[in-house]
Amino acid sequence: MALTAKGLATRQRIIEGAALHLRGDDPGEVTLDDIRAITGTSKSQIFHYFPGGKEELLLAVARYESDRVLDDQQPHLGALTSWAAWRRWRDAVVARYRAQGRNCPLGSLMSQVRSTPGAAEVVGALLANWRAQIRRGIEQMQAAGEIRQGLDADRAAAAFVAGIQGGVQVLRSTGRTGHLEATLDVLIDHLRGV
Amino acid sequence: MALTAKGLATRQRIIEGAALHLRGDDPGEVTLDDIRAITGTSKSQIFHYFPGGKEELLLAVARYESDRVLDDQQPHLGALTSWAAWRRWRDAVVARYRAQGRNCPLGSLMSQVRSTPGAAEVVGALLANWRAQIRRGIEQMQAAGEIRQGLDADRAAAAFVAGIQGGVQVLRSTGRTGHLEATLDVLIDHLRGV
DNA sequence: CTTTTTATGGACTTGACGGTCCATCAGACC
DNA sequence: GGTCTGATGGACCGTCAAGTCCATAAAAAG
Repeated sequence: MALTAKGLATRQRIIEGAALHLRGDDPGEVTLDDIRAITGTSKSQIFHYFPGGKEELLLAVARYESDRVLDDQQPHLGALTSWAAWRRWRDAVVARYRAQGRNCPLGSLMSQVRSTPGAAEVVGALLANWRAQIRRGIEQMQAAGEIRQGLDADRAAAAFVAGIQGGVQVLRSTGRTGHLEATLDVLIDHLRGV
Repeated sequence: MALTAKGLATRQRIIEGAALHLRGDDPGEVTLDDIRAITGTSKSQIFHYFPGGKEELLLAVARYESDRVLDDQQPHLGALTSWAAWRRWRDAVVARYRAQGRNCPLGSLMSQVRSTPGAAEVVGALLANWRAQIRRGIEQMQAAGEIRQGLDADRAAAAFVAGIQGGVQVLRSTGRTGHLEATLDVLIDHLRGV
């Protein structure tokens, strides 16, 4: 399948339109007709650009959203080199998810695509990358003498990732950011040895 | 609607059968026909006992599963009065979710029932209860002088709940318990002031 | 300019699933 | 034992959404 420039643009429009819809209030189950309506395309276009049908399309959207997750935490996440930077990152994460509210585009996506091979790969890559960046931040602080050497950076990074995931999940269920904030604060306190 | 003993038994059989199915490999979307087949009942029985249809039934199953969550952590969760007890609890949580593997009955349920009023109430009650029990454990350790007074017990309890949630979610996605264990260990270390 | 490939529109098919309806059976109550 | 209410079976219906198909327009290739 050779795509022309026009075709590529349409394909991208479909992905971004679907992503937009996923962010709206209560996307619930996404249907191809929803996407068709939003993006002003026809059924045949969807299947033209995503021969694998709905699953392939949703996976493409998941990859797109997955990139957004870490992008939205930059530049803070990439430069956790002082306590002030950690604080800014913490605030950025809370703000991002507070803005997202009860809707987690990636979460909705994953629940509709769960148990396909591609889904595990997308989320696995995201989690690994996330963890690696946090770990790097911890190691930098250790190198600077701000965090004691004995602390297991990789394990602590895993705890951050899990804590944020859980905090967001609680947020999705209850609408409150308290758990997310508590986790981040407790874990940062732990790093500081408080 | 007056239920006879027989009727009550059937109603319960439906709930437990549905719960059983949710634990199987890849339940995906649950359909009423699945439940009908598993429980050896007919459509009319389902609607007889759950006039609200699928939503009411799934909510009943969610309540049932919700009770299991904390039950499975007892008696450890209810008596976090020594570091050994914390360790046993930690192991029980990991074992429980490792056994559950990639399937989280309650998680599947919530994704099919999300955004109904009852769903928020079920999960909210579970989280609050969980948090309260952990908080109580921390306070008891503080009273015993094992944890410093300055630590915010409620906030730390919230971090535990979020961390476990997130760890389980990572487990569901990747099949690995590493994040869950890391979170629990880091948070317990934090309590110990290590 | 014509031919071949790609892009698009939209009707149609197929299957699944929630929910309804009515008929029949069984046990409680008088 | 007759009647009434609850328990059960299963056919049936309506809807909705994924996916197919063919026709046509537009653009690239020669």
